[in-house]
Amino acid sequence: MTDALGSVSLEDVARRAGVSIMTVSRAFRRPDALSEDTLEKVLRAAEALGYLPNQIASGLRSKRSQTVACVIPTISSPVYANVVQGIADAISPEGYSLVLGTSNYAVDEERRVMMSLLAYRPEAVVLAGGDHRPELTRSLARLKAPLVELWELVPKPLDMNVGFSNHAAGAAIVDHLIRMGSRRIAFMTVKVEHARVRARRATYEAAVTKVLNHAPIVIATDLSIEGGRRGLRRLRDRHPDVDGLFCTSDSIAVGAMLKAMELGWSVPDELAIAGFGDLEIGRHVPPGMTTVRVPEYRVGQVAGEMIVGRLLGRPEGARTVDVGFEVVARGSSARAESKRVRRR
Amino acid sequence: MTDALGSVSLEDVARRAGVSIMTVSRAFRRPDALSEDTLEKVLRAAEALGYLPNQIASGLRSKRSQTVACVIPTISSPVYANVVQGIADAISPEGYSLVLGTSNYAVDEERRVMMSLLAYRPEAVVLAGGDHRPELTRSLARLKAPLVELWELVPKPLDMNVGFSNHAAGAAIVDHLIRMGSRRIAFMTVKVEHARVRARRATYEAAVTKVLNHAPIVIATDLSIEGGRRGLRRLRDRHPDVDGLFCTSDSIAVGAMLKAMELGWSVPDELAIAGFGDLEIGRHVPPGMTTVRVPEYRVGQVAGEMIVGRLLGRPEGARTVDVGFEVVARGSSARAESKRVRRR
DNA sequence: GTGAAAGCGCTAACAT
DNA sequence: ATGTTAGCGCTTTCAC
Repeated sequence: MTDALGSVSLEDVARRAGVSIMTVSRAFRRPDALSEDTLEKVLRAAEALGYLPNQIASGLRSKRSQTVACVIPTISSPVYANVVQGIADAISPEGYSLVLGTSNYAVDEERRVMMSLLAYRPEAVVLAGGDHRPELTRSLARLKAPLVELWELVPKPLDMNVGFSNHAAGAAIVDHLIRMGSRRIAFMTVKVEHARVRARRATYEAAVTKVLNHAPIVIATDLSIEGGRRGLRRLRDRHPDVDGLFCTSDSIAVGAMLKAMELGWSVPDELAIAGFGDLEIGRHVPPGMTTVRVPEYRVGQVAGEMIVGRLLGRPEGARTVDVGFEVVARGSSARAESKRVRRR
Repeated sequence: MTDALGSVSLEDVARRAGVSIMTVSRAFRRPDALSEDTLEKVLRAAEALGYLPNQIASGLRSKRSQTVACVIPTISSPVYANVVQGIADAISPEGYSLVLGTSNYAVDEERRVMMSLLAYRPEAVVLAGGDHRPELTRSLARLKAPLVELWELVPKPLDMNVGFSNHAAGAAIVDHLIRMGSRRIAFMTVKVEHARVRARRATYEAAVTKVLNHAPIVIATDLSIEGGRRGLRRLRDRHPDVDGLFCTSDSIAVGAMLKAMELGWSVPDELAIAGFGDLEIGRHVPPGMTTVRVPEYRVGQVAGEMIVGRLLGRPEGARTVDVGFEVVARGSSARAESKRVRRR
């Protein structure tokens, strides 16, 4: 009978085609190893019965699950959404499917979720960042599957690593603001900082301390436009003397720009602003928002390619890939005479 | 040896604990069926060996893969990202994992991707919308797994259905614009319309034709802020006499509002604007954007609950759930004297 | 080019 | 409360 989809097995097809089940198995995996006649017979029978290969049985016997497990902080962020799309597009042509989990930026949750995905015996594993629970790291080390840590470049990768340097990006932005005339720069960040954000902040602190000779000015707020607005309000109240602002996310920066406009704090003449992430809206908030662009999709794509390369035994390239980033200079940080005049 | 993670089997644990493999199996699945002593022994042995259950073997034998397959148009849209999060959060407490695929809004791709996911024998299936390839529908029908079509309410669900009515939402917005004084309303949409958008458009066309007595005015553009700007430019050129605009997406609506401002087309006094989706930025574009809010996360959550309920054999509730929507009225459609004056 | 036998790691069904 | 037997659907290995 051919009632439930899953009930048609190789054996059913074999019987109908009048061949052994091995022949049917080969018909799907190495069709050129069969005579044309047999192949056609088998394919016809499979078609007629609505045969669908059972990857579970195949995976058990061959120990090849054809899956890649990936745990990211959240799917509700364009950043990771694009990264995931990149991975999926790179591995799916080779027949691999992506099994996804989210950690909500918590290393404990990351461990929990990844451990449960490991029960499906993925052939490769993808993680975000370089901050993981030691128990997880140990399990991952025992499993000899290819492993990619992505998004940021980490000091000591467990295996492969793709991303960009948050330190370099932070330094580039602060440097840009200084070159555009800022002499007192604040940093607006999220309340709970993860490793990525901490790196940008550390670089900011080092730069302002050493180059501009002023103590770091850090405002923590919520990761949203509204958060940016509230943050700017506080900045205006407490540090009306700053003339530059680096926000750790574009959402926050957009809110800051809108609020500055409302308060009559002129951007970029009195306050230069830069964000991070290149959301589309940044281009459209007058006078255009300066930001850092990271090739998100490319990060995922490279990760996928590295994995597939390793799995298919292709000669190995670099284990660490720096995809770089780009400072996109727009109106919000344009060189302003007034700032320089005030300071000198 | 305990080298590769996957190499530790029930048998290894059983040997070490001095029990049969069935006892080890039970220790994980029905711990209360064992004596405390045995349970402890087994758990200790498993811990020592770093045992990790093999869901592939378990799935093959028990025919329960503990996975739910889901194919959505794209992950790069906050809408589906939130929906997916809702599904995942609802099924994961019951031990189910989500296997995800994307169709890029193409029914052919949807079929291809879902077919390949079916090889993993998911216990339930989630699809977006009600528009699918007949071949897929047939395969899905043979498989007796619970199936949810989500996001929009469809006329003839294959099985279960969660979402909202695009017709009702479209009607509500047009009605709102009319009540706020608009008498000539245009519709701005994406170039390639899928079923959801077509429903909103059809409702718009019916409403303006019957209630306002004017021919539909439809502008197609790209799904982006920039697309909205270009669309509004065209609208201004070709139909300067409209006094209301319904955009099929918030991105587009934001672009339209910004461009209107630039052109000196006053919102809402001369032109009322409404979007769809309730992106955060809409709240912050002066004078605030009217939009439709759909409980995205809730859609996914309900879908997940329906699936889990069916899988666990819980008494069945409704097969179709309308989560509704909400017209969020903001400044962009506030009642404007000038419009009414001009028209009367 | 094709087939037979064995077994992947687990659980259902039946003992005891 | 615990063990034994059989077998899920496929692929590996070896034979012809």
